[in-house]
Amino acid sequence: MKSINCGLLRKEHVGQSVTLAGWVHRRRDHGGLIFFDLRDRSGLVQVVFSADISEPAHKQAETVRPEFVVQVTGVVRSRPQGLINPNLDTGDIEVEVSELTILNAAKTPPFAINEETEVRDEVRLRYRYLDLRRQRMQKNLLLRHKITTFIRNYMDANDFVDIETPILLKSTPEGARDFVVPSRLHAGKFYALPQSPQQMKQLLMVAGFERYYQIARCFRDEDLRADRQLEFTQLDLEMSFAESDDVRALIEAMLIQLFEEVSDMKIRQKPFPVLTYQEAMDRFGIDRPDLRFGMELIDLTEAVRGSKFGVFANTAAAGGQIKALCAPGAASFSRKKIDQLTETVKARGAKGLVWLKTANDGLRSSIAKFLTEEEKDAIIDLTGAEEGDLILAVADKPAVVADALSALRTQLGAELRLIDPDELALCWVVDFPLLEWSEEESRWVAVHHPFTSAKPEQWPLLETDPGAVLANAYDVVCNGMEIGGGSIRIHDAEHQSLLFRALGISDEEAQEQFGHLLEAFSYGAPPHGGIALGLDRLVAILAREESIREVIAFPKTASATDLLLNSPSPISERQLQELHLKIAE
RNA sequence: GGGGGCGUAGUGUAGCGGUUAACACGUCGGCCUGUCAAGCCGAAGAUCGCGGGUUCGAUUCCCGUCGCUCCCGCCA
Repeated sequence: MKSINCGLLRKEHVGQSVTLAGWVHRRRDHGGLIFFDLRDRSGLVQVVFSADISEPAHKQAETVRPEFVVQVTGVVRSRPQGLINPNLDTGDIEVEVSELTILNAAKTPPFAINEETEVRDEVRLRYRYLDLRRQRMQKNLLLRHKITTFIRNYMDANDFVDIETPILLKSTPEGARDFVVPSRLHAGKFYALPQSPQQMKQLLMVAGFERYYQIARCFRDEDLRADRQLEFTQLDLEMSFAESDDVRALIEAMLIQLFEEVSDMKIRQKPFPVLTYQEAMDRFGIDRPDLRFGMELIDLTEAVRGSKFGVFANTAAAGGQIKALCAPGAASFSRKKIDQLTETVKARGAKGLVWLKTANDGLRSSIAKFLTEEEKDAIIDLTGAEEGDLILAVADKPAVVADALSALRTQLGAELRLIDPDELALCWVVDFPLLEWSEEESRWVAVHHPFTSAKPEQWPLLETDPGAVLANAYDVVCNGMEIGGGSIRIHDAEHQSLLFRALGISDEEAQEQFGHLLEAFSYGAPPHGGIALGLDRLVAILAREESIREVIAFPKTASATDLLLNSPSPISERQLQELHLKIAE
């Protein structure tokens, strides 16, 4: 239906007769002369109608409106002198239309397709197919395509095999809430959608594929966020005979090459810095630090241990911490602004926020009268505060201090414009604890997942001090967002059983839930490990989008509905019956 | 489950205890042969999300509810 795409027309086509098809992006009707900007995926081109060229075409063009789908035939010609549009790739030429076919009329769309105006998310999602016509979403989804294509090529070049794993899987008690699918053929039984292909890919290692990857859809029935959807996509891969360094090197090289190929953003540091979990927590209070700016956390506990300020002294004595960060140039913050910051830390469980301002006449502070000169000097020395800076300190249990100050750091980083929006600051975080204590379940639970191996020398600790065992796991972090995580897995039944026991899973339960895996391990499972990268988050970062919804064609709302399809929706009584289901009141 | 923000013509916003509810873009009609965010003239278009309350009077204040959104919990 078309001989060439709109956006590809250039001077070299002048004199040729072409047939174009697309959407009317914009119409400028001058009476005797009518212009369309004709749009297809490749871009825009101006087409001209006048009675001098074709009276019927010109007459019909009067009836055309934006978003009509049309086909035009005409001759490409150079634009007259002075009428060249430098803002358009096709601005040197235009098409004189001799024939116009309206392939389909269009209602006036609920929002402008031809300009990048803000539109309520509600309306955008209700008419997602129109939203997707707009430049922003076209650009984002094409970027996503480029990224997945790059990844597939890279994986293929590195000898990885793309293998599909089931969507109808089995529910497991560990981890996130499963999406569950009732079985018609087996009354009262259910499949579960994969939270990740974790077990299947490990079985593929036992099966001898050595290098597997998949761009895999995963499902978790948890509440949504800007960076979390019910279903999401990850680059999932697994390697046999690989150590953690092998996986990390492969992924690091891939990410660097990918970023250089598809993005003009700059990588801040290569190779990526590697932080231990403990180091990340100490310096940033969080295991996914945003390394685009400094403002690290400073431990003041020893400096103020003997302070006359009761909160400091008591917190230190009780084994807590006093930590601070130094906000450059923020001494000018008003009382009201500091109150706002105080709200930030209180929302994270801190009881208050101590502030100290460095000025030319010395230190001003909410607690100035309690501090000795020695203590003041120590605080300034430790924080490296310079004139005009604002020091903010929190005293509490280490977990609260970390949480409060990391939130504060993130907020201040943005507000003080310490972040270069063109920068990609990546790092690896390693040496995570294998287990953490769950108060709710009063048992140890896996920090990563229950197939993660401890570091080899750490196994003996599992029985004596489970919380101290370090996992052979690694996360890759970009701009404060976790974009991937992986580990070296357990590959023998003994260690796997050991870990299940540590997790409070009885041998019987382990057999029932994971017997297939334990059995597989007894048939010659190679040492293996892998990683999963969150594709949606990765694309969002490179598209400079705040929410992964902007890089997903048909996302769900924050309340887990689809406004276009109107899902979820009830099913018929007949369907319920077939599935052996009854709706409880 | 909890907390915050938002909801006013098709879209984006303004407004505010008493308005003819304003502006821009869009839409519709007219004029127009060089525009490209075309221009000029004219017009239509809003039960101010929904329900209740306070009030002489509510789009405005209060309560509830629904929707969108951000965050906490949750997310191995």
